[in-house]
Amino acid sequence: MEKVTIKDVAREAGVSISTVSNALNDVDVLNPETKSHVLKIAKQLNYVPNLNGKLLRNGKTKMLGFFTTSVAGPYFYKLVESMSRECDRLGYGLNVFVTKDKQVIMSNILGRRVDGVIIYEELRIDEEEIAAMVKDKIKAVFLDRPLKNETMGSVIFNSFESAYEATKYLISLGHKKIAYISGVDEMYDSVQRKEGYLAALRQYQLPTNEEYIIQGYFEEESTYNAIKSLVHLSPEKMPDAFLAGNDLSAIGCIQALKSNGYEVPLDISVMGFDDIDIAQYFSPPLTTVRNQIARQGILSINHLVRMIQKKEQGEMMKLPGELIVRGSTQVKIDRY
Amino acid sequence: MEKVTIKDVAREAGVSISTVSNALNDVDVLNPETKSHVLKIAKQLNYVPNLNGKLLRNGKTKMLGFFTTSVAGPYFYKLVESMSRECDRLGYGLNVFVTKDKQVIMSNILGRRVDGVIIYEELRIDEEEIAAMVKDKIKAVFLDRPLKNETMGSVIFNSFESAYEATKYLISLGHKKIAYISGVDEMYDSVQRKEGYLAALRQYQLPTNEEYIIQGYFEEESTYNAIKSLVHLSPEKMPDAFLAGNDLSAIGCIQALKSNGYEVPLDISVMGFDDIDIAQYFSPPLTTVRNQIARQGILSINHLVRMIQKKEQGEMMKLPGELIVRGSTQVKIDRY
DNA sequence: TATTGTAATGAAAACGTTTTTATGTTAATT
DNA sequence: AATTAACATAAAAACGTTTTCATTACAATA
Repeated sequence: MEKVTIKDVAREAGVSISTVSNALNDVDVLNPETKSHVLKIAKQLNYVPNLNGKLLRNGKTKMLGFFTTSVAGPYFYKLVESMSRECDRLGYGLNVFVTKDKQVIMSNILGRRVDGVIIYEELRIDEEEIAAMVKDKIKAVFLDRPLKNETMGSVIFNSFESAYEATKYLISLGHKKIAYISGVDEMYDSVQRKEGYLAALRQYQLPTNEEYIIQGYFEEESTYNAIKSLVHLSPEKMPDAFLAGNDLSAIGCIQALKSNGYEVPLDISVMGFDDIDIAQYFSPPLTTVRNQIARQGILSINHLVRMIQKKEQGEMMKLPGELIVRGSTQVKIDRY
Repeated sequence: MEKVTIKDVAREAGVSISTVSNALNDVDVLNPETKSHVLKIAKQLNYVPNLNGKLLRNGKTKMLGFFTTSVAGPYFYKLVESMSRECDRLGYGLNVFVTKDKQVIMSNILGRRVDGVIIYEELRIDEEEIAAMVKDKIKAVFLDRPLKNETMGSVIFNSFESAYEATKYLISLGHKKIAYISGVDEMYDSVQRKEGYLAALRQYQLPTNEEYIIQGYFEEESTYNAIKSLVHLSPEKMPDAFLAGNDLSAIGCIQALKSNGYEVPLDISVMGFDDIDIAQYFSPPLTTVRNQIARQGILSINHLVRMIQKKEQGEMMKLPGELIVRGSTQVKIDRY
């Protein structure tokens, strides 16, 4: 019972290979009796078509590739899960490649192992490579990187707007000295958030202050250290609110403040970004902006499949954030 | 520049297809000059071999499949990440299938889309199916399900021992009325943990009490409700320590206790299982048992690849847990 | 010089499908 | 009765590789 092929089924059923193929693929040119007979035999022999043969023949793999530098962390598992489910629903398989090696991507794409790809921003495919991919008509959707052309689209978060709204919220609480804890300057999202923050300050005629833009690198520890070195400011210069580039940063910030005798949110409000699982359990529970990660996953797969099947053009989609108010922010109290 | 095949390279280089193939695959029967010429042309044309052709020909896909019901939660992302990296290192791709449909698995395995599979316990492949897979010489590694035969191995956690040690630790703190919050009775891990707990009680001649085994279903909310209905016990019957089947259960338990005026760990110690990310941020930070998830991922891939390449037999590997002491447990204080 | 050996390359088969085209029956039309 | 239509099935080509086997050219040997 090594491996049973379509040939075996044909022989056993006493028909030709093409008849078996037609029976299995529901091409209705067959006598119903023949068809059901073939199907019965196929089941009897436990026949399962060899995908490589199938795919070689019709050039499609029914596989999508997801290329990313990591799948660690709450962002990714929500993303992977939603993409995976959507693939399932649409009859595709999802191939997850965790790699920093762009070569891997290219050989997989060009080797036709996948029909299309989702690429996470951090891989930083450069313009030249993108042009080459377009020329080869490779279908791709980029996450967290704005892009749109013949064969490629993107699904990104409206980080500018989200940061703008978050800052506006802090201002509405009465805060005036609002600091921003920045992420990684090479990442689109990070930059957008900073811009949104600055725009809100300008809008409400609050001064923007270089000292109030702190490098936190999206990490708890870096932020902790950065805030620690800030804490020596004289009280009147100390920010009364922090907008962190992500939740981990917010956590690091709060811990640094706590360890220096500040109470959050009593003395200082702190906001995060992302609404990771930890956010609601942290003490105080984090006020944050939630991104629709699952939606990003679903939309990206959907868009990719539409490009593949319906030859649609690439589009750029922006998803709005959602303000989640919890316990790490409160109305500004003047303690004089 | 549609798709360039080996034929195009051959034509362009003025040699035969087989020569191109030999050049590309480093079969050294060729005149070095021919070889380098062919290689140059191939690069020039941007040739990338079509994997389907390749794989159809030699029957291997260099792909492993991971089949699971979910990738959500901290357990899975650690697992997927470690597996993915290990695959990368060994020159395999990892195909993640999130599905409850066993049919999907079978057709992918039997359709030779993957060379071997990692299967997460929850899919509950039954004995009969396993026998069929063995007969077809399908290489598989099961996670969290003990198994070992010709072509299949498993990597599991030593949950019995872990629970035994955890319980022993609670006993060492002076607790005598220790309750266990059980998970899902159909899962191997869950059962093992309960058995370990019971074994420790017996070992130290503490009574085992049916009332002290609570159904928490590995969920925060279920546990919360279960504990709520327990809380009416008279003080002398109330447990002085809880061992929860996982961290989420521990969190639900603590929240239920808190909301009824108990202080953790002052009045009651609570332990979890798994050491999820939230554990260290929760208040109080959770004492728990950490499983070596990444190690499980790496070992499983390794074992699978060895079975595929070296025709090794299946093995069963057990990974020990690690006690992480934090703030949700303390020495028993008698308040009389 | 005629034979054999060696090195390099090419031709063709095979992997397992799907699909196009051909073939053979039987029924319907003239 | 002779042609055509319709239907059912079979044969063969194609997808892009790798690999086995055959061919060629030339050098080495007898």
